[in-house]
Amino acid sequence: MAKHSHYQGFEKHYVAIDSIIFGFDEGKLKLLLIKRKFEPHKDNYSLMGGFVRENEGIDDAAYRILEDLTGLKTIYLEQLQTYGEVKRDSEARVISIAYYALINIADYDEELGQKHGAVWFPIDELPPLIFDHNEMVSKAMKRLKRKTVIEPIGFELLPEKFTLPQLQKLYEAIHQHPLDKRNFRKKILSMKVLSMLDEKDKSSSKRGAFLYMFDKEKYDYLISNGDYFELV
Amino acid sequence: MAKHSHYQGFEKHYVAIDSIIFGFDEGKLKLLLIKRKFEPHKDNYSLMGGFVRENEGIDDAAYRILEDLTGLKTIYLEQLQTYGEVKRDSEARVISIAYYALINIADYDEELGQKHGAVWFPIDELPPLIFDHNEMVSKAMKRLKRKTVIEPIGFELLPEKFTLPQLQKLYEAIHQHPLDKRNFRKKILSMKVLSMLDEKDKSSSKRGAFLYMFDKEKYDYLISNGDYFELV
DNA sequence: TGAATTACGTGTAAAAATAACACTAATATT
DNA sequence: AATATTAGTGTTATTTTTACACGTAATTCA
Repeated sequence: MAKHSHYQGFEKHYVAIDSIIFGFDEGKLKLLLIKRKFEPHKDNYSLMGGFVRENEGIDDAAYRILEDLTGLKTIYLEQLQTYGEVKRDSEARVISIAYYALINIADYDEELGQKHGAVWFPIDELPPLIFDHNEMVSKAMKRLKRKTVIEPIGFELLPEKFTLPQLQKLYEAIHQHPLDKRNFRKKILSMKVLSMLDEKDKSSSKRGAFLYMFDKEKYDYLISNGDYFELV
Repeated sequence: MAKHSHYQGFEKHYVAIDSIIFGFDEGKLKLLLIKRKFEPHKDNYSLMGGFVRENEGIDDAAYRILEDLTGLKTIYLEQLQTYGEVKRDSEARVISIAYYALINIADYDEELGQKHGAVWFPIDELPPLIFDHNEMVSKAMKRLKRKTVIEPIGFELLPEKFTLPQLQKLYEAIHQHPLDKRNFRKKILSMKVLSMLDEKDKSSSKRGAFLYMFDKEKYDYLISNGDYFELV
């Protein structure tokens, strides 16, 4: 029971985290889903989730749960929205805080994932998910689309070094429509947060494409100067 | 204790709602704050809040709490963000879901508010608030600014019938900088969601300004046609 | 070895959106 | 009748966005 009178008489609740985990592979935007090994809804797919513990902040809980599944400690992770309909979980009253994560599939711990029954699904071939998880996914997609328009985000889905054609394919996958090559380059380079390496990637063409890196310092500098990238 | 084995062993938490309540009055954007009548932080100001009950969805809880304070049942209310640092509340571990509301000050129940110690503060003259409430407010401001750029939102802060000069003052208060009258009118009218009445408001000029109403049907129609106002 | 293939990289012009800007109109007050 | 006050209106310049086509580099295959 609560030590403090002001809080007495109020009910407590299970609070869970559910994570929408985005990856990018084979030119497709993908989600990491879990095949449930227990009832209810055994063998159906769900988002990766877990409960918030007593001495754990909600962001910490989200990172912990993500690391359990992917082995990754440093990940782009952002809170999305909280879902709290009384009957949203058929078993008990659970309030769930949804987060979305962007990870580089190459860094993901395949073995660890398999232990949890994790499978990557292309975003346009998702199975039905339990509870309100499909709703969460669709909200996460909207958020990702919007953010990538205003902010140079999404590099987290690619390897550290990437080519502009790769980056363009990523943006096309996120927005689900093709972009003009020249306009895309112009715009992304005008943001001045990419630095070109004198190194080429030849895996997808004979000529090879120059590799770039996201320049976090420059980005932080521009942010701190205020005149850039306001958001949420 | 939980009836279902899958949930056992996990801790439950207090879950609260905190509301950032916006109003617009005397050409200024304002917030409704509460002077606390109990410890801790007695006599300091805070957002209006309350706990989520066992058989109550979180949106329902937010509406209930708002009605308690303002007497208003139909209000623009939207979830903002959940705050869950372990020590954010100095008394106990409380996870708080922040909502923001837009209300028409004229409809607000003054007497009910006073019973709760509620006071309107201009947004640029806020007192320090308890816990992380200032952070919540600043997030709500950013959200409101962004939303009003893309969506024709904010009419909830005005009376049902309003003039374009009034609406412009509201937008200027939200964005905290002046707007060009002609450009503002052009843009807002081009959205085609306002209908002009053949009635004038003469309270602020001799000539009088035409009254307009937000045309929800037209708005919903445009939304349903897809080609408008994508968001979040 | 040179011809063919394949994806990479580049500039300009048209169209659309945004920003800047100043006067007349209506009416109450004196 | 003159004055004072806020409402209402159009055009031009600037910026941003969109549309669009060909030469280049390097490999592979005759």
